[in-house]
Amino acid sequence: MAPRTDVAARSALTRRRVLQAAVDLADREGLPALTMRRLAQDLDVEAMSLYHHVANKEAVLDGVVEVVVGEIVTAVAGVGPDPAEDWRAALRARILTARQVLLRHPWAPAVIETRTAMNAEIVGYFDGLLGILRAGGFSYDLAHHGMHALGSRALGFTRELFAPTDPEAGGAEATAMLEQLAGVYPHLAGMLADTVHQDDGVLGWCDDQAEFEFALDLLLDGLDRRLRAG
Amino acid sequence: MAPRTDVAARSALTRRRVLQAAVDLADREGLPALTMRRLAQDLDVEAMSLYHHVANKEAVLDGVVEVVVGEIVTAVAGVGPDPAEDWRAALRARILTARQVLLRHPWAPAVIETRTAMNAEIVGYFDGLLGILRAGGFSYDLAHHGMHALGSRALGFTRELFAPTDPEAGGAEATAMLEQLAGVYPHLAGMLADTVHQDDGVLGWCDDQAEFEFALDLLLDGLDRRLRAG
DNA sequence: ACCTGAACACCGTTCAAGT
DNA sequence: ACCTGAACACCGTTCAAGT
Repeated sequence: MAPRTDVAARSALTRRRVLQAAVDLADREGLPALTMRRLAQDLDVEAMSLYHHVANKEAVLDGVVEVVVGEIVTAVAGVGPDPAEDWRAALRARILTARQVLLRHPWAPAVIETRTAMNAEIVGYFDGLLGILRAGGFSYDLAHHGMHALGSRALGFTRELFAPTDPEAGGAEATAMLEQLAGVYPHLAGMLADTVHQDDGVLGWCDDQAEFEFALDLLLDGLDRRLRAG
Repeated sequence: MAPRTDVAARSALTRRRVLQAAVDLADREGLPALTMRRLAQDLDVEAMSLYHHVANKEAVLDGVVEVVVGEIVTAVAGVGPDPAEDWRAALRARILTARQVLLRHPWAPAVIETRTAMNAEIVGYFDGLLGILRAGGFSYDLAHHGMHALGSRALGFTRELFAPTDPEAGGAEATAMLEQLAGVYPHLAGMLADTVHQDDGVLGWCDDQAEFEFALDLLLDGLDRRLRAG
């Protein structure tokens, strides 16, 4: 009898609960931990039970993207000024808000980039961005180019080619290493010598938020010029 | 005796041969086919033999990136004008050349983005780009921002959030679908109605090369303006 | 030094069986 | 209708054994 109560206590499995558990698991332990068996374990259920609510693992990955982008869509609702007044500020505010959501799900960009099928939430998000540009006076053609130019940055992320700077890591070692390699990488070594703030002993020169905003503003400036050029 | 000759005929396994076989395999059959067992099979060897030349699968992935970026570094050598004369054209030529190389290895961007360790070839490539900006008069600080802004585009790729347009696919169906969804995605539907060249019946509006160049030029324009602004 | 075969600890997924 | 256990066809990798 006791076990029966437990079973009743853990409310019925649904697609929604499976996907939310998947997002929580990835948040907590990273993407490699997101396996069907591990996910089932978190839900106090056998792995095979999941298949009654999702078709397969691909569907789980589609689903977690849906959940995360859904969070973004909720977060950006009502953010920023009226796009008819200032499309640039409206677009900028939305994108920076999206970025804040994705910072809570650092594994999500990697998953989003593996999705090939159209995702309703993503399409909806982009439809909203397109609406901002249209309200700002963009032709469909220029707006289309603009969306491509923003690319994944429109959702608030950039996949950096070098590992993010760890503020805890001793920058002194990295500095020493790169200075050793000044013969091989002269320009990088020079940049490092020029811009590292050695006073606090860390590589204080890669502020991800600042770099994201710099690149975003570069693109928004460019689009603004193209818009004015007619 | 005959088998002995065969063994001698297939030249000794080396790290280089393993990595080249891995690149060829991914080119031919895609990334999922690149498993240690399958790779060994292509080399007429047992899977475990590979571990005498590479530490593990991560090392294979590091290695294939090394090979592909090595191809890029070779391809861009001497391409474009003297950067001291025209940094913009020099940078543009290199990046478009890099893109041509990556088009031959469509699986490579996905692997590159999973690498966390610094890769000597990638660092070398970026050192070269940095040299172009320096020759063009950029401060280290602005050049650094510029590299971040270009991001993976500097290596010639952009990860598109929607599947690439298949020119063979019937655009009519997709059009019909999106027009059905005009109520849900009004701006996308409007864009589609406006820009699709329905005369040839395909979605002729996503020219990847043209979109890549549009975005690249937007960024180069922006950097040029920042440079002139001092 | 280099290669091998068997084995281990995982995967995603199928299927027939339970309730 | 929903959940389960055993099983299958894969993975990457360890290890002791071959040559």
